[in-house]
Amino acid sequence: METQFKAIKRRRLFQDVVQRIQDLIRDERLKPGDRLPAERELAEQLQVSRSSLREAMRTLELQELVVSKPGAGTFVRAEASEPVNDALVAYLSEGKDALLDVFEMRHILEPQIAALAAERATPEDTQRMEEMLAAQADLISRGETGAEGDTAFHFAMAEATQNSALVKVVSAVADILGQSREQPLQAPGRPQRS
Amino acid sequence: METQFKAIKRRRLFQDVVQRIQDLIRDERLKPGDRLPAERELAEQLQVSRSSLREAMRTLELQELVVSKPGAGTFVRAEASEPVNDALVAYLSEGKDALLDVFEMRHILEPQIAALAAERATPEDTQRMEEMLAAQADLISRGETGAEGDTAFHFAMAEATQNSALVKVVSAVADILGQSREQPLQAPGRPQRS
DNA sequence: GACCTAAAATTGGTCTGACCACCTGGCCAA
DNA sequence: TTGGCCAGGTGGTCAGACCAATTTTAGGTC
Repeated sequence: METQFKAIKRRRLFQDVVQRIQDLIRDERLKPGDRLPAERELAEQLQVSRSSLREAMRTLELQELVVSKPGAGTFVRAEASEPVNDALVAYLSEGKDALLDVFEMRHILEPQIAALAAERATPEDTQRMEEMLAAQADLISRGETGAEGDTAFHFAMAEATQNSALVKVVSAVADILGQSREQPLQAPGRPQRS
Repeated sequence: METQFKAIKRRRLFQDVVQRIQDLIRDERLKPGDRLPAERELAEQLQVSRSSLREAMRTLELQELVVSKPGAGTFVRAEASEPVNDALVAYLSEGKDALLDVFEMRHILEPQIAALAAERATPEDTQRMEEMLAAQADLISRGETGAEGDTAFHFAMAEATQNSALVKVVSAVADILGQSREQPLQAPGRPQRS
């Protein structure tokens, strides 16, 4: 009765394999289009059975990280950094009033992000944002909507917070709103604010 | 000669199995909490090998439709939450300090969501949240961490805002933080706050 | 009968080895 | 050069086995 029951981490083997390969892809040691070693070979390299390796492959395939082709091999999918973002975008976009909701979420995040950014921004961040604002003002004075610049500015602010989660969400929000801008006309008079 | 000579659809066995079980769950012939037949039995019923069945199970599990427990069985999951949520969770979880960043994001969202929720909550929402708080306080007074309740409360608040985007993000954040809680021990003294 | 404990049965997790269908590339004959 | 053929590699599937966790059952005690 010494060790506290230890936080039993019920981890299945294939999950480790998934992690391992995910990391390889994320670290770009495996690039899009690359062919993975054959299942038999990879299984031996990782010291697991082919069964476990295949269950891992199903997972990776469902995550759209790889694709298996009978007789040919398993390949890293042709998309690296932003694919998941697409999923996020799609996810946040679905449903009724999604666009309004996303807009509202941005509205909620905006001031908080600004506060965090002000606190953490490096001099470079600050300068970059100031430049963007200036360019922005210039554009708007000429009658442009300044939508792209606005989006970029928000993104820059998010980056200045040095919070990866915020960057991801803001990036998705920006995509969604940017996308929507290309469709319907925007009511005039909205620029000039942020 | 532009005929597309058919786009051959290569269908793997386990995909049929996935489809089959998905349908059963969708048609409510399998309800949340139900236990699926044992793998060996189900494999025979469907006339496939256990390997194929298990690859199907991994897929269903990744879609959060079922959950397998060693020695016990495989069960239909309650609330077939959006599969895409998984992608969001994975996306927000990746990277260095992701956990801290996610935690911080929640911290940022929290007050704003509370404000919005207070503004829009229906009487039912309010009552539900009050009940949760009471139950929560009760638990904490007994020495529980109250982590699950806390998460549930945040989720309820997000729902009260009637903003689908916020619900999705909060849900993902809750998943990530909840997941992380299962790993390391939590330092005592942290409950009692929110 | 209620209750506790230990053996037995059940179940998911993993491994091994095999066979099939398909794709690729090289060889060879027309 | 062209087309067909064949061997080797690869993913897809199968069958059977063992392990570890869990549930169920059977005894035995009070």
